[in-house]
Amino acid sequence: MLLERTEEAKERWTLPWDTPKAGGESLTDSAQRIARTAAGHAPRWLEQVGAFSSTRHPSESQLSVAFAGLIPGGTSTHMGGELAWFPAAEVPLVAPRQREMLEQALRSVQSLLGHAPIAFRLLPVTFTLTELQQMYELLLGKQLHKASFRRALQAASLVQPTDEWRSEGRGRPAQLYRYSPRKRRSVRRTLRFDFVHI
Amino acid sequence: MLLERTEEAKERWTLPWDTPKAGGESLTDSAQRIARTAAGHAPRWLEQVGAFSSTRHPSESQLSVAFAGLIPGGTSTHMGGELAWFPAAEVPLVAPRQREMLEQALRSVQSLLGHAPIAFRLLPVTFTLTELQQMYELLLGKQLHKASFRRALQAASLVQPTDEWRSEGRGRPAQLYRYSPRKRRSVRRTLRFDFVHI
DNA sequence: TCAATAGTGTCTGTTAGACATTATGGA
DNA sequence: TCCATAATGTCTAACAGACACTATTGA
Repeated sequence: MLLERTEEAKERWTLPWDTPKAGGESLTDSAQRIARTAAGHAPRWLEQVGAFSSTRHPSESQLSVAFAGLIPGGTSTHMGGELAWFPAAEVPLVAPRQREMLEQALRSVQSLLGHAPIAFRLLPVTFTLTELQQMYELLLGKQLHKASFRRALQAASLVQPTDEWRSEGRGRPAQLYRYSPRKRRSVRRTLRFDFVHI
Repeated sequence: MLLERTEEAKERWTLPWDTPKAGGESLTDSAQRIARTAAGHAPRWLEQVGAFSSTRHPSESQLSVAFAGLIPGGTSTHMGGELAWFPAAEVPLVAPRQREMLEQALRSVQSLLGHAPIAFRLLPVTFTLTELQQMYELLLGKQLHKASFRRALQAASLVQPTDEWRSEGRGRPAQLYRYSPRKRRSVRRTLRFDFVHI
């Protein structure tokens, strides 16, 4: 997660933020601009997380609209002392409202991951199935079962093999695939009762 | 869905809306107040849908934060000519941004339905399993399989039978149940690839 | 040959949907 | 008695996870 040092106390961090430009800049355009400025690149995926307000407002603004933007690893630019990437599990102390935004952003991305080609946007055009699985594991924060992952991928007809292979050090080379969805959404069975009791 | 007639053209409809009160009223508090005013009762469930902005702004405001509030059927108050409930499938023409809010509100409620006791909040303390299933079907807009519904409910340990039965016209009386969750969330298996291709 | 990784086949337990059957009241 | 609805048992297909096995490369 990309944070920047606060102006006041250099030991505290905040989310990159800004107010919309005058002249009716849309929320999405603002978020695009903020992401490009902070990360040095346009995000490969951008989605709104929600609007946040509370009595305590760290900046002078009453209302914050949070966006989650995703950028492939290794795309990092210079990263002066002002900006730094943190693993989701090691985010330093930020204001409570921002902490909430970060948590909800992660949940939002994770719940969309099964319904939108987020992971594919973060990979090169061709990739190995192991790379794809590792991307899902990184975003979900948990290990996945290899055979099940590939079976589900197969059933969804999301990727097509190319005729290229890639040798990665020791073992057998992996075939390269490209994102090439074929089927429309299958019949979604199942109503789950999977409650967080409130 | 609860709409009210516009001031200008009495044939057009809008979502009930307002701006937050001065003095730092939170978004949720504003939404509560708007819902109570429009529907005559506090909503049994209220959740934020998201923030919406676009170049075209029907009112003078640049930014709208939409909330979905749920109220049991038959709770309707007087309903003068200013306000009216519409089935989700028969919502009249509203401004494009509001149409988007309504659609996203419905999707938001439906996707939360499996993870939060929304349906139970809309039912009396005791209810029959058929009533519960019909509530789910109403909110999801589709029929559910009776045996599977009950099996899943059983597995989730969400309801407890009471010693009361209710005779509803012709057939065998139905046992009454109450919401009384026991288990915490089970192991969620499965990563689905269920894409809307973008 | 060995180590390491890719890729696949098989088995098993779980579950969703279809279908049928029993249970129990009112007309 | 007949009909309508509740409630449940059984069967089957789909599927997830575990495990093992084969395949193919570099060291």
